[in-house]
Amino acid sequence: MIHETPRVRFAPSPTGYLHVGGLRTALYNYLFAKKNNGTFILRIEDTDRKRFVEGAVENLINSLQWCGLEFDEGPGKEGSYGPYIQSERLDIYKNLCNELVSAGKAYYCFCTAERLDALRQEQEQNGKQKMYDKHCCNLSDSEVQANLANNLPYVIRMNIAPGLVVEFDDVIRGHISFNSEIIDDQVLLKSDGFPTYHLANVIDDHMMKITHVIRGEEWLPSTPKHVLLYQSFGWEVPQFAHLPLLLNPDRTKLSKRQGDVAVEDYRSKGYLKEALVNFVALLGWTAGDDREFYYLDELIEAFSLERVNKSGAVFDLQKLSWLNAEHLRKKTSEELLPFLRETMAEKNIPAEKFTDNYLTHVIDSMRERVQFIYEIVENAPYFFSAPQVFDESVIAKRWNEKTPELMQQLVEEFSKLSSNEKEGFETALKVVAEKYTVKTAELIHPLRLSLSGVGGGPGVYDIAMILGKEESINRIKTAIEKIK
RNA sequence: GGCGCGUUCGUCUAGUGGCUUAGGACGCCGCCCUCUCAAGGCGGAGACCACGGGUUCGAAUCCCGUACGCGCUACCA
Repeated sequence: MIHETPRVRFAPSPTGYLHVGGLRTALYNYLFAKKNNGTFILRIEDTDRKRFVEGAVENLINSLQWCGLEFDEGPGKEGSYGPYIQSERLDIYKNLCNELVSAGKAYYCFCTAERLDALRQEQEQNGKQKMYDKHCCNLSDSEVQANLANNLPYVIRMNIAPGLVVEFDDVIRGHISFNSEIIDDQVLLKSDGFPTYHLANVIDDHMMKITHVIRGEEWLPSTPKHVLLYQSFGWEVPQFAHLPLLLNPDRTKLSKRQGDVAVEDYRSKGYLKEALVNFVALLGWTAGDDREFYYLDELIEAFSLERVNKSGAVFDLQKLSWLNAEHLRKKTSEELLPFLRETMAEKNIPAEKFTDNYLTHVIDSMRERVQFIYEIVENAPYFFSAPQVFDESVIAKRWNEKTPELMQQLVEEFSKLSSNEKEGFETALKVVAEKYTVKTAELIHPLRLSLSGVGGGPGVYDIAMILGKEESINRIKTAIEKIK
């Protein structure tokens, strides 16, 4: 068993979208599987009918695939251990649970919600541990049969023996032990016939031959129940690895209230999947060196569970943005083009007016100056339409009484150009500078202002080249008229 | 309340008993480069390694306690 290839699973409940914390759990499972020639399985834990959300599974799978995390087995990709949706496995849970009852490891419980509430209230008042009192565990066979015959609603509970010490080794946290005294007789099968998470996850992990259970830290306290369950069934206990939590800036568990948590939110805000995956991988894991930039295949190569941290990590948007910029710069303008077109459409910029060639040049000139593609449209609107206003502070600083004449001369020189070569604009400008014995800066800044309306941005010759001779000349003329 | 897990710059982290006057990255500040804005380069501020006891010649690193934080404590997952 030690040398068999690992089988791991990402087992979300379909609540409607993929949470970034879920993404990280999925990613670590994926990385671990791929690193070790293992199998990555997607299993849907939809045993809570009250939480059913239409389209949630499709959504989850879409987000996962967008991130590049392809699963080997799962819904729509049946392997030998399906179905992979728990609501389709109800008989399995019920049968196995009955075996537990027969073996005395579990029992029928007919307690009403009212009795349970009263019990908890009483225990709370007396300052005692809130636990089920095994009331129904003491029912005789005939009593149970009679209740069943009368169709009384029931659940099946785990029968946990007191005085045990439950121990296991967590790959990330080491040896952990619990006293069974404080482990409740957990409900295994609900009155609606559905299993609880605890039952379903143990049965499925065993039947799907899961070797490593890699999941969030919130499961750590219920792990002893799972260990006991494996033992009751007589099954081998898998390896556990409990991941640290992702946190809000105030160090509470990452939540909707304090920002975006869905992968699709980040996608629609213009983050590249490469950046999101890279960033999330680094929240709680490092290879141990100083490297921060990774592609997915490089993460696979470098990953190991043993190097996962124990403590929670704050989700830092600033660093995510930086990584986004890093990944942006590594992409070719051709790869970035669809993203630009997409944001142009969102901002109602007529696509047909701009050729791919034109936009590719725009991207080349702006890529070093933005963290997101949409910032090209926001920070350099002058590539999409002529400036309507000219920055007053730049006028004050760069535009003086002799500027109009100089600009007029530039128009003359530009007119002589036979192509839109960048060098042509540069030499033309230098001709004017020499003729009037002024520094090129005295032409460059007013020229930039004329072309863009602002004081910053790509090199002026680049802007002129991209806009072209005609458009540049028109803009200079307009500026001469408008700027007083 | 009980149980469990955690605690190194604001944030992500390196560090597994001497190499550490605690290293890197994001962010912040300054300088350089420069037609501007970025990018890039260089430098700076920023952590008495939660606190208190041990163990040891020597501890961020091992042990114990305390504090704080978080998680769990459902017929939710």
